[in-house]
Amino acid sequence: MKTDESFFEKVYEVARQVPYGRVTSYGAIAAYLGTKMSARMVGWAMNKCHVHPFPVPAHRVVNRNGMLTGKHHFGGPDLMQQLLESEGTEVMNDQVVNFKELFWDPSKELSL
DNA sequence: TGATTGACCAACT
DNA sequence: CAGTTGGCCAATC
Repeated sequence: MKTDESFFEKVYEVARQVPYGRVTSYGAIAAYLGTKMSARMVGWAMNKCHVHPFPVPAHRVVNRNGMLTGKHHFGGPDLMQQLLESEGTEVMNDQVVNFKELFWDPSKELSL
């Protein structure tokens, strides 16, 4: 009980702040939350995102290469790509096109 | 309680 | 240049 302050709660909160048609990386969220956070923790938290009552736009969170590494965890190997394309984000070869332009860094946007 | 894993990242060989 | 290893910290077995 009383574990709603878990670290992934923060991860989901940041992920939820990602604008439409934008993407971010695990490391960016980790860096925004703090040095005690590592990219693995973010990815691990995303794995448990299904336990949340609200939909976490985990499809907007990719690795630092812009590659859809966790697409298999969406319930389908192509579901993540479909979601991104549905938002206007181009995805090619399991990789976000123009990732550099679509990259949304919370430590820059939120902390600004 | 100890060992393993995890949707990563970066460096080393 | 590509494959392997270490490290990060927390949760699960």
